[in-house]
Amino acid sequence: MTKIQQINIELTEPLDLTTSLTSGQCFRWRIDSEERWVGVIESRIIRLTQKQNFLKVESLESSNQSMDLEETIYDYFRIGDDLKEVQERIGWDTRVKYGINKFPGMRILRQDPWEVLVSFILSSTSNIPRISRTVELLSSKYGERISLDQSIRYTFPSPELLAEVGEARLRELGCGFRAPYVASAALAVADGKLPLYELRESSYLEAMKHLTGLKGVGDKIADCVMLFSLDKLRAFPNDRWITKALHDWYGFPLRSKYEDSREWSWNRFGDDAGYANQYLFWNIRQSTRPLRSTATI
DNA sequence: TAATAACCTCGCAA
DNA sequence: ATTGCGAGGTTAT
Repeated sequence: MTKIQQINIELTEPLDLTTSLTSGQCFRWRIDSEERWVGVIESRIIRLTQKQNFLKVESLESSNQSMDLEETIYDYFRIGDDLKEVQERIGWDTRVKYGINKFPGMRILRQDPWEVLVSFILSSTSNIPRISRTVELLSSKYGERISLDQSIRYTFPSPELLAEVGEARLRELGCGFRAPYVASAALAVADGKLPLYELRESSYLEAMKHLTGLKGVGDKIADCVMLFSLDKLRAFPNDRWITKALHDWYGFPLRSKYEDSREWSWNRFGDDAGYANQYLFWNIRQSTRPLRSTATI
C-alpha cells in the first residue's frame, strides 16, 4: 500500500478548477460526493479540491523523481502562463472580454498528447456525454487500475496496447466508424512513424502536417490536439460552436473556409489565438445550452 | 475547387 | 416505452 501524499498549493495565478476541467478540453475528470475532482495525470491518480486560492492536491507517493506532485500540477494547469497578461492582450475584443469576465480562471490544460489525440478522434460527429463514455470505457477496460483510498481511476492505455487491441474490439467498445482511425493512430505512434511527443518542439505547421497525415484527423482535430497537449497556443480549433460564434458575433459567412478563421484569429490574437478560442467557445456554448449536472463517480 | 452524402452508435427529446 | 433525430468531423465522390 503506497502512502498518500497531500500538498496544499497557494495559487498566485487565477484558476477556476471546475471550469477548466469541464470546458470541453478533457473528458476523464470526475467529481465525487465530497466535491473533489478525481483524475489521472502522468499515470498518477490525482484528487483536487479548491478553496478560493488554495488547491489541495492528494495523490500517491511516486517513485518517479522526474517531476514532483507540485510540478505535475503546475505543468498540467499551465500555471507558467501569465493568464492576466494573456487576458490583457486579448481582452480588447468585446466578445473575448465577455468570456474572460464570465470565466476569469479558465485555463488551457497541458494534457497527454496520446490521450488527447484519441479523445478528439472520437469526438467526430459525436457529443460530450458519448465521448466521455467511450474514453472512460477504453481506460477501464485496457488501462491500469489505480486507487487512492475510495477513489478509483484508470490510466489511459498506451498506443502499443491499443494497437494490439485493434479495430474490431474498438468497434465493440462503441467507437463506431472511428475505430479504424484510433487503431491506425495507435500503430503510427507505437512504431514511431508519428513522433507525437516530439511535436511539442515542432512548429505549428510541422505538427499540423504530421497530425493530419493520420486517417480521421483533419484540421479541427489537429488543432485541438495541438492546443490542449502540444503547446501550440496559436491553434484556433474551428468546430460548429466557433463557427456559430464567428457568424453571430463577427459576421463570418456560415460556410467559410477553415483556413480563413485561422488567418483571422492569427491576425487578431497572434500567439494568444488559442486562449481567445477557448473563451469564445465556452461563452457561446454556455449561452446556447445550460451546463449539465456533473457526473459523479 | 466546392458541395454533399456516408459513416457507427448513442444520448436525448418527444 | 419506443422512435427518430442529430451530434464539438473527415473522407470519398
